[in-house]
Amino acid sequence: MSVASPEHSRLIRQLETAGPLPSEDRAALAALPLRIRSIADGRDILREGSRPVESCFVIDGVLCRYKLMSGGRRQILSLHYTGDIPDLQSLYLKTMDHSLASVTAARVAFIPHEAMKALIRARPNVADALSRHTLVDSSIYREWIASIGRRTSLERVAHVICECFTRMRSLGLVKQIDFRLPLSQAQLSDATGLSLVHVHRTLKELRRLRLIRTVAKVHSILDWELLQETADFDPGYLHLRRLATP
Amino acid sequence: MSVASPEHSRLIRQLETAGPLPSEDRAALAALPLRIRSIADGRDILREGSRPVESCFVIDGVLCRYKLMSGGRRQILSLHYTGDIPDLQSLYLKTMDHSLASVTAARVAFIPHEAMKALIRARPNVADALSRHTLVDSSIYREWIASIGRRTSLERVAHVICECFTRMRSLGLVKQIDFRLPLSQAQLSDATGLSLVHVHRTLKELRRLRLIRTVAKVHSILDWELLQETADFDPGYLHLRRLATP
DNA sequence: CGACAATTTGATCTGTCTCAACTATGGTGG
DNA sequence: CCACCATAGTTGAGACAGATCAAATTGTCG
Repeated sequence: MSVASPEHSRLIRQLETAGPLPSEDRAALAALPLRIRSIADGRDILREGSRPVESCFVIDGVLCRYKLMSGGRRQILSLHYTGDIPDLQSLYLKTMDHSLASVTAARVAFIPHEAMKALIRARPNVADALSRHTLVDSSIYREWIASIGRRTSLERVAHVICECFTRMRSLGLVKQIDFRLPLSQAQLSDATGLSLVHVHRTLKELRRLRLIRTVAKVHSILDWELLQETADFDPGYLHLRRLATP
Repeated sequence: MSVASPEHSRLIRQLETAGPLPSEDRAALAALPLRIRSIADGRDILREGSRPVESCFVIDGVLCRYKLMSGGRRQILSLHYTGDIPDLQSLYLKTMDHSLASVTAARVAFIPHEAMKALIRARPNVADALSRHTLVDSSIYREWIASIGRRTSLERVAHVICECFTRMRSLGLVKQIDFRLPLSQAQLSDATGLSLVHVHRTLKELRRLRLIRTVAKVHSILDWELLQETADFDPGYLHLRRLATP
């Protein structure tokens, strides 16, 4: 009986979102060779156009996918927390169509594509769990498209806060009391498709409405029910197994 | 040696985007039980909240995923053409977090989840091809997020036209001459996150710029190079094998 | 302390939305 | 066969959400 390292455990926990895996599958995951890297905040991990030979998952911290567009415009495409596998796609699509970067300081584990492929062939349950993970990722993309396409700035900013809080809480990373939004206003603007200035004003409005409170850049949620309502937030799209109540 | 039906062929062709499959895999696909349905335009196929027991793929016509939001707002999340498998996700995520509908009149083939699961377990190459397909789907979501988040209305509308044309052309469904955009202005507005009125004005502007021409609702592309430039369109994100030149 | 990054604020501008018609177009039933 | 109706497209006027520009303030870290 091998015991999984703390790093492997983050991955295993992620893949068990839909239900526990048999011990042989857990053992196979625990045996995965990892290259672990610590990364400062705001650093690129993979660039658009590159051709990675490893996949990675998040041990600690927050990552984001983003695209750089003509005229220096930038759009954040997704946020990734402990256990997420943000570039599984490089296994099947050789060239990166976007970049991957750290939002906060982070630790990331890299797994050679060969090892991932072998695992997928050998362990169908793990393959299923990876498929499920990819599909939840897609579901979050859909919600972001809807959010950016049709929600007002107030709803959009509130929605990102709700999503971030819900995901971090489901990982046991926050209590409601001390929730710290890991995004700067500039990052929030790139995630919501708004201008930096307008994000600031929107946060101010959320404060005025007594939905959030901000002390020294640490945002706390003052009224979780009303914040969700304001954001038009329904956590169904996250497909979380257990939705802990705060 | 069994010969695949025309319907099965659409699926097989899709899964061979990245390269041909061994004949045993093709045979397994050709043996898949299909329930085929003809659907008029603008009909719902699956609704948010439902729990499908089949997956489906497009034989002919165009489908879309969409979400209905508070206040009657609607956002189209993706478009699907011949060979696409728009609800593979229902295999792994029980409850639909969005709806699926026809954009044009369409024919759709339904495959029981059981048959899909058995196929994935039995045929690793097919499983890989399905994974790849799902990941291309994700890649398109990313481009839409970037488009809706950061592009101007002119770029956005032009971008949808470019994407639609490129995808239909790669399927051999159009020649440049007679390209007919399969979306009404209302659908275009739901896909781009713009208002109907503004989409109309944007199309007018594209016409004024001599990028497209519209005769009896049929849009032709007048200047493909300049249209792509205007749209900030780079087809890389579609991960198409062969990019036919018009 | 100095310097750089992040936040804050004010003023102004504009892209896009909303509202409210009107006009083709095509299909349907009397 | 035509009158009618629904659907899709067209147009104008005015309002407003959010962008842009410019500058000040605060925080942070070597």
